[in-house]
Amino acid sequence: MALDSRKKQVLNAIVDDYVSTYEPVGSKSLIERHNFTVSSATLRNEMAELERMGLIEKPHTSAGRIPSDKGYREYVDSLLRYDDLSDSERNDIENRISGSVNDITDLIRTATDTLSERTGFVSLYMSPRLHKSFLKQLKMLMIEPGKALVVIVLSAGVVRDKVVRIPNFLTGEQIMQISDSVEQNLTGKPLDEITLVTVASSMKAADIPDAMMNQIVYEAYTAIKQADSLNIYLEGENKMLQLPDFGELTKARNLLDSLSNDGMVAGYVNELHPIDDVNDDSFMIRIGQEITLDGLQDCSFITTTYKIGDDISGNIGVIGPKRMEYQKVISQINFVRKTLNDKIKKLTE
Amino acid sequence: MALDSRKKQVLNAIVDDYVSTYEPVGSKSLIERHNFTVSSATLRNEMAELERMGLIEKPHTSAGRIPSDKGYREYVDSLLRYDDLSDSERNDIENRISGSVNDITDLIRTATDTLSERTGFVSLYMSPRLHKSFLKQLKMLMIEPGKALVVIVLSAGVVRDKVVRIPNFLTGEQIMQISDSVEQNLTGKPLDEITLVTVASSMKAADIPDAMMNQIVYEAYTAIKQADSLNIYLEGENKMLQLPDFGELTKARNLLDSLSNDGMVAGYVNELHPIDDVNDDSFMIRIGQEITLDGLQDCSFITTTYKIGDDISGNIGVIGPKRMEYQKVISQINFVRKTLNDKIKKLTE
DNA sequence: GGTTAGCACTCTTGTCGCCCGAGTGCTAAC
DNA sequence: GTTAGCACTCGGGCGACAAGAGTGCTAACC
Repeated sequence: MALDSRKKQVLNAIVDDYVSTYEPVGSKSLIERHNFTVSSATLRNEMAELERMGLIEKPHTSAGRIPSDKGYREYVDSLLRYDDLSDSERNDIENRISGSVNDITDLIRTATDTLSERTGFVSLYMSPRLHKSFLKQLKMLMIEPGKALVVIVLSAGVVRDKVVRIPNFLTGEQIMQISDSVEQNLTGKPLDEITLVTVASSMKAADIPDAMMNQIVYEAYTAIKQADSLNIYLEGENKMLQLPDFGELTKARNLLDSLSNDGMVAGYVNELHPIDDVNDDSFMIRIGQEITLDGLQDCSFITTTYKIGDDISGNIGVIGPKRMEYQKVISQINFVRKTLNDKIKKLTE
Repeated sequence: MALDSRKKQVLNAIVDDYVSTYEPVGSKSLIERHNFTVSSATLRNEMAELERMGLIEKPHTSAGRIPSDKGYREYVDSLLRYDDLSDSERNDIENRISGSVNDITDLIRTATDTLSERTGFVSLYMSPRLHKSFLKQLKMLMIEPGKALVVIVLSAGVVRDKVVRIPNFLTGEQIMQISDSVEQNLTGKPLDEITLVTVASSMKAADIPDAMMNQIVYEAYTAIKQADSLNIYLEGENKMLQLPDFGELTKARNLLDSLSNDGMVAGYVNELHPIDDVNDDSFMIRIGQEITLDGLQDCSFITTTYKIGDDISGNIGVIGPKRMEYQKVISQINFVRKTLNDKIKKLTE
């Protein structure tokens, strides 16, 4: 299992060549492209060994080798992750993200778009996990008889709203009154401590029949909970069609079909980042068969975490072909994450 | 130019066959599939004539004929548009759309999704053109110093909001005061009569320095105007990859690239429906080269109008391959539109 | 004059055989 | 342990060939 340094070198060279040429790499071309001090025959022996170890494989008998998923894994694990970007790259990213300054969601989306643009792959963000954020304001506005708008302002400046149904006979006055009492009692509470019961008890002030009250409680509750629902945003799906990796129509279809199932992808990314630790800045990398999500076995997931304040985090990352320049992509994500965190900090203080 | 009835019959038969088989249709197979009372040789003569008229063409010398764009056009124009759907189809559509009952936007989106699902093509809706709708409510909520949420309720129950920047020192009280005065003065006004000037004059009540005031006026104004911006929603892009029409990768790419340019498509659809007549229930059909939108020349656009109340309308429709069952698709759109209009009516009264 | 049978012609599609080149594994020598 | 050499394998490209579908045209028919 332990790779001696030459095997490592050979593996890395194979991955590098394959990534840049998309052609199985043979012993001879390996010699030509890299300064190996040994002959192609020796490399052939090494390659046979690497194949026996399951790190590379042949598409057919008389072809060169391509990395297996395990090979990519070995390669990726041996990377120095945080390659420096050039100044111009940094500037580009920073300028791009600085462009949108209003809303925190805009900011995250812009960062994600930047990522897709710069890598040429699909990028994604997960909406921030807000269960630890606390309620700052809650207003209910009467829109018309039977309908109200619930506006929720959370810590860190996240704003959500929802149109809800209310009993027909309620007046704007009464709604305001209810809304005020809820706000007064729930402000400062983290979302995950807000339950149907706490909402109900926060409302008991008004003099409205119980049955009606229950409806309002329920609507307000769902409006609040909806603010914490998990959303994913994907950008750049079409770009993947430009890649030779998805040059076969069936593969392209497969990929786009799988990606169009937002919910599944969101669930998977969520699983990848289970620990709710805002300061965890590790990268999650899943390659090919490692991905337990139907139809994306020709891809790699690379995701990491952004944060809002001290309690709230979400994820951002890239879905690309297995055959990607991992070092570069990781560096990009890393710098985008850093820039994004900075901008969020500036925006929320 | 005038087609005698047999030529018409031949053309229709060719289109029908080509649509269902995606193969150039020859004189012999035409005889086999349809009850022509003449021989294949006669049909060959007719077909030669149709080709001379530019209605059909040959991919190459020894192949059958396929309809040209002009041929499709002739075919479509001769259709009895509103084919009845089967009861089960109607029920399916109605149930699907009845499922979403809360928000008017949800309703329209569901109708659009239904359209894509049932046709297997891309469906779209344009957000309602709201310039004739009038302001029912406008509230500004202080979120934190320097930031407010503008909530706008329009006639027909459309709700929009936007986070805006405000001068830092303004208090919640002052914001409320401003918001109330604006609301009082602008309520009942159609959006297209609201200008920077009317907003400004509606606000003069409060005692705030002019320079500050200008900022608020501007922000409120853009929030209002943004409510009227033209949006498009596309659904089912990936489904197009299942069609043989886009079986070549370059075509598939082209299509998806073009469709991903939302703004262009929105602009085009908007051009197709220039007259702001809510009761106009005509269909706009654009086929192949008729489409003046880069990269969609293998497609057909079929769009029509839905309405909200007496003044507000938007568009809904389908983008599919030229080679589609026009009669069926048009019928589907027609019934979806009808169902949607009904549901909207119920929701808004 | 419109219609039809017949026929020569065209062009695509699929298949088969062939060769070339790149790459491999193995052996024997260094 | 390394290397040169060699026989072997396999995919891709190319041309030849046959089959099949369709056409246009001509000459005969009603």
